[in-house]
Amino acid sequence: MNEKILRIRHSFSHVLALAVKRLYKDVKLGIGPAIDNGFYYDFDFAQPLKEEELSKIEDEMRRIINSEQEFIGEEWEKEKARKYFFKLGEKFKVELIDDIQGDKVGIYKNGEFIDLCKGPHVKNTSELKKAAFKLSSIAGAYWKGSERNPMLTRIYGLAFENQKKLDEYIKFQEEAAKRDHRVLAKQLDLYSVNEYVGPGLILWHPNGATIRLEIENFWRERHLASGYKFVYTPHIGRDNLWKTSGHLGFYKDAMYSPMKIDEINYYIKPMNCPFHIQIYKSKTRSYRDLPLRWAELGTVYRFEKAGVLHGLLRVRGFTQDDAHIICSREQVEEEVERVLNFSLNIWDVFGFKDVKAYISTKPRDAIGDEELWHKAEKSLMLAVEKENLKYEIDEGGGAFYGPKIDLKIKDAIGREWQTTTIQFDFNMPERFQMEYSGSDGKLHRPYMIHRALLGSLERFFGILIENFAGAFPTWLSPVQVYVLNITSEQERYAKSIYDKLIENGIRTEVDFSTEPISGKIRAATLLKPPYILIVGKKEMEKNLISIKIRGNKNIYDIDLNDFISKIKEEIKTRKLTLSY
RNA sequence: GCCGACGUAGCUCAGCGGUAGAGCAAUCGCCUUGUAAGCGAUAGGUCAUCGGUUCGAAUCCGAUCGUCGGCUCCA
Repeated sequence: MNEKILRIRHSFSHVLALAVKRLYKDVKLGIGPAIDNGFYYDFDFAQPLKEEELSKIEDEMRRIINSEQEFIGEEWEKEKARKYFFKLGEKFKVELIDDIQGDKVGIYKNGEFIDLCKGPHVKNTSELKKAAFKLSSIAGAYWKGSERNPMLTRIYGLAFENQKKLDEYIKFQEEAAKRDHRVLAKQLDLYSVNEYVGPGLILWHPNGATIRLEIENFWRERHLASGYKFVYTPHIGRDNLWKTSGHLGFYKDAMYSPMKIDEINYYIKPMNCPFHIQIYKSKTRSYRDLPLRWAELGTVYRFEKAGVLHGLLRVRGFTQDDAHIICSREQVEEEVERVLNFSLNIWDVFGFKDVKAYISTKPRDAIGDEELWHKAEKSLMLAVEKENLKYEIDEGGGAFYGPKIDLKIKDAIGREWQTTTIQFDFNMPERFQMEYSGSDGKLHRPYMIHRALLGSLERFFGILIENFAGAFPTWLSPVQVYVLNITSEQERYAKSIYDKLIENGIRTEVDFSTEPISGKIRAATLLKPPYILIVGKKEMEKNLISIKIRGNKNIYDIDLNDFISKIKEEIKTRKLTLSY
């Protein structure tokens, strides 16, 4: 965000605060910063605010802007500011002042409104006249972002330099809404969630399952080629396992209630790690066995709070493309580098070229000694640099049990998604006393790296739907070819084409209905298959086909065998673009 | 979990105190068609659930469940 728009947005938030102050006498103020698409301000209302009241507030904001108020920045003695806001009963402002270091605080005035603020602002509200804004929504937001604090009412506004930019933004949002995986899932019959089954639990319909199967096949193929081995583990485990792993201590809130069998509590797994570790511990391991790379499409269940569920992106039951790499100290760097490289190769196949890394380092309340962390962090940095990835470092942002790399990928319309995570775990090897005999004849504790590349199949599927806007590359398309006959005279011919495609392993549907061809094309097109084959009298006489290619290009008089060999090649090589 | 909005046919939505509606989809006819919607008919609903107010509730009120936009959290 550049300085100019920052000033504009931040000034809007003060105008909003003043408008609300004028309209609601006993309201108290939280904070009101500029954000990526505009601004917000947090309020403590005596009465709940209704959405329909926003237009009234907008009107008042326009009046304020048109009255050409000057923004005046001042520095006050902290004590003076404290007294001023205390007298007004602005308890949140007082709290902020108390948090500020030093003995001076920034103050901005516009009209009768005085706010604690560092700025920057425009010089005069008249500068906001040519800018465009719109109050967009009301939301609850915890004071200082903590669940333990009271919830304030946040009013969000969109704000841009001019109307054109605001319109562009709104248009972009509409474009994004069209790609919404929850909407496309209905249209393309991909998956559903169902009140009977339960919120956050995904039913994969045949079309969605087809895509998942293709992803899984690809995933397995690549893992085998990268030196991984596969394991399968149960869905539930006894309480002692989760006690040792520590999950019953720090993760219990996210776990489903136990079921009692023979007086022992069994828990549904929220993670796969403890099971993989038990496989490791099933025999004595030698340094010669390392590194071990064990992967599993492990289905886990986590009790996510009701308010956070979101389509495929946040669910309660999901399948992680999980793997654990267990290696020696000497192998750490190479293993991290391998995982990162492997991950980037996978993203490439799905067409995600713009990848950014985020490295999180040791937090204050970490376990594991300094040397362990240092070695791990260094290996993460080296790997990222070797791959020439753009990266940011989140200092102290790691989990208590180890540092990590997260990858974010950019989709077709520029949105970022968090996917791959590569995490060191110093906790589990310790808790489960994992060991191997080294060449020195002594027992050593291995390093354990936990990683998920796609994240979860559910979330990844959601990202894929939005990225391709439902128009999947051929290898992933649930229906790769739609065959349409123009009149019933070509029914047998169309059937013979359908049969041949099916024999060749191409996912094909055929529509024999006697609707006009334009109607059949429309119906088929809505399902977004890469290819629609159309056969009428002319094609049948010549024993050829016509093809309508997704994106609306038509080609005529094609030999079916040529088409089949081309599409098979396209599928086999997992091409992202269509062959014609 | 918290704040706000919303739940009417498979889907998209109208109706908002006085006997449940439309379009699409489905089914059955007719039509035999040349690149994004041919015509007609039929069927489909305890208006999320439970309770209250009322002579009368899809409509007003309350609770519960679910969905959506945020907050917190997160693969």
